[in-house]
Amino acid sequence: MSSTAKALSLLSHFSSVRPEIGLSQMCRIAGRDKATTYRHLQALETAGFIEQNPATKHYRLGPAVMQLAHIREATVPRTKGAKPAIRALADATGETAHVTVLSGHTLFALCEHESPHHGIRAVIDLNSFPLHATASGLCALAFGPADLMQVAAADLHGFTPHTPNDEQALQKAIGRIRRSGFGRADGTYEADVQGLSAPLFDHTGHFAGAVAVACVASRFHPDLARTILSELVIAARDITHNWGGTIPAAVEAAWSATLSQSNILEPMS
Amino acid sequence: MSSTAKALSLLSHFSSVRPEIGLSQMCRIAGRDKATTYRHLQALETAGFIEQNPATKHYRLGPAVMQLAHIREATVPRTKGAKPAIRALADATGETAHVTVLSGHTLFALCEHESPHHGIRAVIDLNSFPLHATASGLCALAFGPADLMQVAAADLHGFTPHTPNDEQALQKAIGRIRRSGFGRADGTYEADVQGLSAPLFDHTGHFAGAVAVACVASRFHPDLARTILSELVIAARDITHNWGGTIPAAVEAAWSATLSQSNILEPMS
DNA sequence: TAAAGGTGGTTCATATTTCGAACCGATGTT
DNA sequence: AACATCGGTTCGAAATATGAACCACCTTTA
Repeated sequence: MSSTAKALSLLSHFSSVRPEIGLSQMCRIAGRDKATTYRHLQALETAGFIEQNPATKHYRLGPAVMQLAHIREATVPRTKGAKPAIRALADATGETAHVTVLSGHTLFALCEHESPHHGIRAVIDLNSFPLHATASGLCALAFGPADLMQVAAADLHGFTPHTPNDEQALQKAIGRIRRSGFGRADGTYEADVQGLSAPLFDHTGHFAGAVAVACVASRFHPDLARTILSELVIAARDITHNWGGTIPAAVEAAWSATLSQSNILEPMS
Repeated sequence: MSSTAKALSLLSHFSSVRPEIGLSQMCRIAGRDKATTYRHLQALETAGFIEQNPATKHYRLGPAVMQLAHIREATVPRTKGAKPAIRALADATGETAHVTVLSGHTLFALCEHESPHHGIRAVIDLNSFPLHATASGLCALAFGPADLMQVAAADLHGFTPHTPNDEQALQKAIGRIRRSGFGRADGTYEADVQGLSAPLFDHTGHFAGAVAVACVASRFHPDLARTILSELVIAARDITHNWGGTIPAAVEAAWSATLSQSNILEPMS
């Protein structure tokens, strides 16, 4: 592991639920030596990626990331095209909606919208989505490049008792997703969360990401599932269109087949 | 210079006018060896900070910066509070407006808005603003922490024949800015651009950044200057308020004194 | 057609950089 | 006053970064 990679990995420990991290705390989180961590933080600070809260000496993300985000958005304008769709999706379903994008072999969170309908809701706080344990990740395996499977199989970390723990189970799940057109994660990442997802495609015609709804398990019933799936189709078409792509005919066919089922969850389990 | 710093500095070569950079091109720009540059780019890619355009193999900023930007904005919500104000500022003046934030000893661009009124307009494409040569930078020196002066004096790089090239000239300019309440850069960074700025303050009561207008020199006349300065005051009050701060009484007094002058540019030159 | 010059990517011995145990001084707690 | 924790620093050992030379491939030029 290069020292640059180690330094950059420190950034992934910041999140909206833990926006500021002190030196010692960061050492514990990252599991690394204090001197090393300190030097890495310094390098990140001089580059403007983090800054110190003058009052507490704790570190937080710096202004440089804002600039880079502007340039990224000007280069690959994806957030813009996805935001309205996931807002509508969250409103229509009453659950948290989010969009992920595939970059290389990693599925990153692009943007997220929490529905205000319920007090209890799923919170997306992931840096990269495990391919084998999330609805978006399974979607990527089902519709994305073939070599993702090797990457996923190399780390079948078990998050819950339901997480698929061998390649065979994973392949079976992926087969179901290819047939139904929708990804589903039935408590495989967090025990109390049901994930449903649909693939997104860009102008190259390839899989580019996924749109997903994370539903609190206690609210998950066939009626809500039907609503979520039909709204997912709308959102997926919308976002894919905004990204300059089109939904492959095979996926469209799978969607309408699934939605016409009387027991909508049957072809997905 | 740590290898992490070297790797991170590669990111600063991406901009909206040059969003994608190939390996060889990056070597030339950064002035570093190809193998080294390649490994740095790889480290950045695996961290999601850049990705390769599959068609051209050129590198561009990656999705990770979007996530970090979301978290940063959730942590220190400044862009949100500044955007409407600079839009209004750009509209009212017909020139390009931008906001900078101070982090440590560096002044970063936060956001920018180009007025569509004119075909020719200033384009802000800076990663960090030179303290001695820009209106925002001079504002930071005049109203920010005292130790900025040493940092600025250490590198009085001459961008144009007008750039202040010794500490004495710089001190004189800063004195004018403290008296007038406004920063001014008279072709000191780019020969054809006039910059006018006003300081911003946050909830700690300290200087936090600057709001500025970059005006194409050929359009710069006393009438426009007056418009820009009054609009700057409005924007600075607005943004400072949104950031939870207040304008110090001394600055407010300086502003009204300057705006009441018959020859408005006189106290600034 | 073949040589030249460009691209992105790789190798390996060299040596520069990073690493982490131990240490500081300050602050706060028991 | 003893103890714990904080952010930050030091120095020899050891791992890592480095860059000249090298591929394979592509386009342009002769």
